[in-house]
Amino acid sequence: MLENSLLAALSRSDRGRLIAGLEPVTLKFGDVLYEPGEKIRHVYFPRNALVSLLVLADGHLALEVGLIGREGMVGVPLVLGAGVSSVRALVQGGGTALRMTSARFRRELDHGGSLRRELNRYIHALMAQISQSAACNRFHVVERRLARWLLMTHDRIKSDRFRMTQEFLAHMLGVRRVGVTRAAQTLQKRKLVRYSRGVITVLNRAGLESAACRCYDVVRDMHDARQSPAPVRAQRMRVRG
Amino acid sequence: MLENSLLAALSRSDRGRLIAGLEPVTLKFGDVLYEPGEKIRHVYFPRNALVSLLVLADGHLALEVGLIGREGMVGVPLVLGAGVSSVRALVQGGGTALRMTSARFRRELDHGGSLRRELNRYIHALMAQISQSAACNRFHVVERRLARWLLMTHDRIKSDRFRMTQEFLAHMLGVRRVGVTRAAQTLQKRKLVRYSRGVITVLNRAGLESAACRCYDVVRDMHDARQSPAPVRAQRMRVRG
DNA sequence: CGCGGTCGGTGCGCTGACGTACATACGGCG
DNA sequence: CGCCGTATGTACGTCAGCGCACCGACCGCG
Repeated sequence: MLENSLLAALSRSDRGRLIAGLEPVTLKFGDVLYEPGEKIRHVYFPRNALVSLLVLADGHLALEVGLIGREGMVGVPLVLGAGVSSVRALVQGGGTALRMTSARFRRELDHGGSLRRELNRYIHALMAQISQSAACNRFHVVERRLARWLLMTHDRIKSDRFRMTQEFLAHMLGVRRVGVTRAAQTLQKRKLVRYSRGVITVLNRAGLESAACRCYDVVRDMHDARQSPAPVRAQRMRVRG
Repeated sequence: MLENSLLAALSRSDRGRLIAGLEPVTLKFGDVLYEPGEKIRHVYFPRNALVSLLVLADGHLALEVGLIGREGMVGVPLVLGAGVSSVRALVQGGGTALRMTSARFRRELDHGGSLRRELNRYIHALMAQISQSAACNRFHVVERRLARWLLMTHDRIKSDRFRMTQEFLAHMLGVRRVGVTRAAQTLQKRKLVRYSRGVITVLNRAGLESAACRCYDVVRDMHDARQSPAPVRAQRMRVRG
């Protein structure tokens, strides 16, 4: 149950009530949980599953703006009183999650308590993540963005290996597949990762961190800060490289 | 008082209580309301003022992710239980606003009622705006993005004329000043705008709309939908050319 | 009225990414 | 084992935007 850190952060009693309405499900690679403009049927608390939020553009282009794993929840619009998603939610790493129907979730929210408080803090971190991604996509070259993406995924998955074709990655990063090929080659030559036919292995985590832009640190620090209510230092939004 | 549409949407009694704690202030072009990582002292409800949310990158680069005028509020993190902004809030169009101290605002939020509900819906629209901006900055050429930005500003200001140098615009769009020069020239040649030494005049609003990317429509529709609780159509997130 | 600062315009070489098309490599299935 | 589909690699011309440097135009102030 508590692999999900949002659930883990709830008070005992709030968590108990919430869990009563949660149903375990298996999410498969490629499943679409939400489509822009469509009604949200369930909210999801990923355990080891991984979900991408994608903005669709010009009919065929896509860009990932959010990445959600065990640290978060899929279905933020419901918390904000909207019944509809403005982005596509795509399962990017298969695994398990806990889900609840929208109707019940709304009722749980109305009980107040720690649920709403924790979710709000999570939304704040998610907004910072989306904002940072916007700048990152504008200013940083594909190779660094790829490294950042691999790190973020690695953080949210148990294993060093995960399934991920370059074609798929191209959609996440909003570039051509060939662009991913180039960037991935460089990372592989530097022995930071190994990949073959849709499986990527992280070989050198520290090296990958230095290959990524500082956006990675910014977003990670945000989520860390959420979990431990220590005061945040000033000037965290630097974005080098 | 009610030039601000968030305030206008509150119930009579909620609005009355809130207004008792609001203080009118004049915001000047170039004022910085929040700096990343710094504590938020006040929240602001713009009347005719205009505020940009900027992500800072690599020390000297900046990118606008949000634009807030009479339709919104500056200080969203407080609503989400965070005391710190993750972006810079910069006054981009001078004017008046109503403000409240953070401490008092938190207390007002605890009263529940229509305030929290309206703010949540606004945050949802703002998140969609930020997400859309991310894709827009990734995929669309400067000229269309400039047109979009001018339209969004025009929507939030009474007048067809506003103060705005190309240097400043370059920071908003995250490009070089020269890039703005080029794009602005094209728009001027097409008689859509006129500009000179820091003053821009919108000449042909409809023409400007066709010069902008469809991200403009997407974001406008989001905010429209918030104000009137009509059901939102599917497939709004298209982003053409 | 002339000086200085701000604002806008031009030129040039460079590069990261694009679109497209085609070429290899791997692996599972019959 | 050989075939086929999926995944990855290579090639080539094009282009938007970059960094840099400098020019010109306008405005206000002394």
